Amino acid sequence: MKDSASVAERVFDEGEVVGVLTTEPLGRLLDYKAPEGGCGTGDFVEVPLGPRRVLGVVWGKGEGRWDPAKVRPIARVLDARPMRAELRSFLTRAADYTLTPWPAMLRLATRAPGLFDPPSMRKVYRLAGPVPNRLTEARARVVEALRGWGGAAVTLRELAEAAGCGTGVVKGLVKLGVLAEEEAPKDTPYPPLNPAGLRALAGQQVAAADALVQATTAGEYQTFLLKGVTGSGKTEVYLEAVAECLRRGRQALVLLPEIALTADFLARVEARFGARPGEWHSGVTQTERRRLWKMCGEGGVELVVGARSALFLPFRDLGLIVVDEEHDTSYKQEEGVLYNARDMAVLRASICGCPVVLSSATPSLESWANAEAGKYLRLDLGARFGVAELPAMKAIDMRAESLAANRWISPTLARGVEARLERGEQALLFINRRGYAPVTLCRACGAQVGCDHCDARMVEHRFLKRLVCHQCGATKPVPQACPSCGVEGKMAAVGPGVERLAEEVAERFPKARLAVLSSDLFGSARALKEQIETIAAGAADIIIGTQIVAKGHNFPLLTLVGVIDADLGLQGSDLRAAERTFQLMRQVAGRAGRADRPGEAWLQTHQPEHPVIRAILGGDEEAFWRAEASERRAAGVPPYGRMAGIILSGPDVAQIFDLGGELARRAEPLLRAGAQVFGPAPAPIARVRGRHRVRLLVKAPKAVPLQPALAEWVAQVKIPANVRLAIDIDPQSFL
DNA sequence: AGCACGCCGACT
DNA sequence: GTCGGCGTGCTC
Repeated sequence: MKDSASVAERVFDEGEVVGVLTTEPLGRLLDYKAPEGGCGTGDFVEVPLGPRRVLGVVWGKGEGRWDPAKVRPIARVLDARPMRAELRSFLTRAADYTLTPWPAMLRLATRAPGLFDPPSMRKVYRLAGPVPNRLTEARARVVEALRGWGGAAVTLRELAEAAGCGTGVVKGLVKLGVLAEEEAPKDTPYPPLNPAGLRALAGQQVAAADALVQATTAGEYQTFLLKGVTGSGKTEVYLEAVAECLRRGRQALVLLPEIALTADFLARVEARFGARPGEWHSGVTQTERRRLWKMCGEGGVELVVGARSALFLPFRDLGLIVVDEEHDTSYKQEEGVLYNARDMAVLRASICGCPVVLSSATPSLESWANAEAGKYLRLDLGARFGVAELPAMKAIDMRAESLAANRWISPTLARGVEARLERGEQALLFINRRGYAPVTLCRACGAQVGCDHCDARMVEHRFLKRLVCHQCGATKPVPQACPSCGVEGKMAAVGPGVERLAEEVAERFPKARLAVLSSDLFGSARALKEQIETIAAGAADIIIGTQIVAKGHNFPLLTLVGVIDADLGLQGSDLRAAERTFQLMRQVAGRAGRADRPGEAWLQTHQPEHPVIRAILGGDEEAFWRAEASERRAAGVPPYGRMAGIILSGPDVAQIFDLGGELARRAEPLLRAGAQVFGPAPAPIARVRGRHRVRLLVKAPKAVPLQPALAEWVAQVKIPANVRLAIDIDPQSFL
């Protein structure tokens, strides 16, 4: 591993003025005097700010724009590896791209607790004395495991786990004097991974893996788009690149869209490399986060598997980034710092000088277009690995089906499910709506029940016996009398949700064992994961699921997927609706027949002639992408044009509309750059948590340097303290 | 973001 | 009289 510490960074002597980037929302570097003993660029420091002490990083020479008499000295240099130039450069470039203040970006990179604390200690074990020739089998395994660790000290639990024995065996060896027990800093290195051995790859997998391994060896920036249907072995392919990265002693990062995937994925990594990688997501404990953060900097972790924020870890020598399911919309952070982890991964890789692999069965149009344009190298995995082709797909034309009121399963689909039940196979019914019913309305006056704090409709959750706002999470009881006209007993649940579908299934197939997979029914990712495992093992006959079943779980007994409403998501004026529906349907369809049994996917639709439905059924993806691309090109929208959304939010509607109007009137800096402004208009959800929201949209040709123009434009208007202005570069939806 | 300062209403 | 509401401004 390259040692970054040996790369000379600028060192400042005591009293010299340095520029410090703090995590406080002051949008620029602050001047401080170097402390006693000096400091260097990248040092983590604690600095006085007003009456407080805050975290910062020495960014370089001071700007000298502050009254020298007022410049205070750095309080202390923290005991952590200095931030490397690569990460500093990534943070500032990411900040400038997303128009995020630098301090907010630094906060993302320092989200580990206890950076200020002295290292806490714990007991660790290492080989100490001579190893006797004769040892019990368990004791020999402990010694063997310890040798495999490469001399590092190990905790009791980890050692016992690695050796597959109880902790008593380890203690016994301490008594014998073979092992020594000692106090060591708590943040210990992660167990070493074993990259040796090549997995059996076949067909196109071999060529794809070769390309990735070669790029990893070369250690140069290159973006790959690894495309292959579900079950085509994308994971095996990129894990070979990870293996090569580890062999070269460099660190690898695999980003996953959400926690649900991690548990499943960690098991696969463990199977391939013999130990668990470092794990980074919202469910990881504070202690573990701190350990991982530190080990990233010290090289004590070889592979990190994590959610989007893992991108901001202080890797010592990052040699490969993988973005799995790169099309997933959860890579776009929609609150606070607005960034797209997929794009930022490409940026970080280009700064690190390492390859980045975007993996997907259904790539985003952006990535598809970048591959077409030759910016990304596309690697295709065609036929499924070890299994049959994609499931046979067909549309059920709902206009020709007769359905009773409040029934959503067509007779055709019901017959298909029946046939699976008779054969002892599984059927999955997919519906992309949580709760019982999406709308509660009064049959007397027609009023719908909305959220008191947002302009969103409330969704009935019978499981909770309440109405829930999916925007802000507020709940209230289902009203007996209409809140609008006061008539009693006329409130009606309208439309299907996953709970209501479960009710219908239970009535129709009373003997079938039913499992419902909806994200809000599980308290934790682990509970969800356990449920999925028992279902995959055959504990249910009919599975009802929302979005979460589209995330790559394997159900070997599953042979029929029924999509209850394939039209959802095709409607509306959201440009990405067609793309998202296409991806979702393909993925859900990909759930069927992953093992040796052929699967089928049936889509209930009112518009079987719609281009998206036809593209899904015909399996002609390239035709779909080309059609979608030409429409976007004609409209001058991403990825063939640039867009930014501006959201103003505040307690007073008139005030934020006035501000929006003022921005629209003073669009000169944007017009000069060649961009257009639309709005102000109420945001897609015009009120969230009691705050009104107004949206403006900026559209520009691809060549326009949008960020400087936006910055100049926004700076003209003074934003009052109670109003927030957020700029969303490359927004996901342009409603 | 915090945390001060500061200038007007309802209390002991 | 003064306790405390949160508007405005400052922090290297």
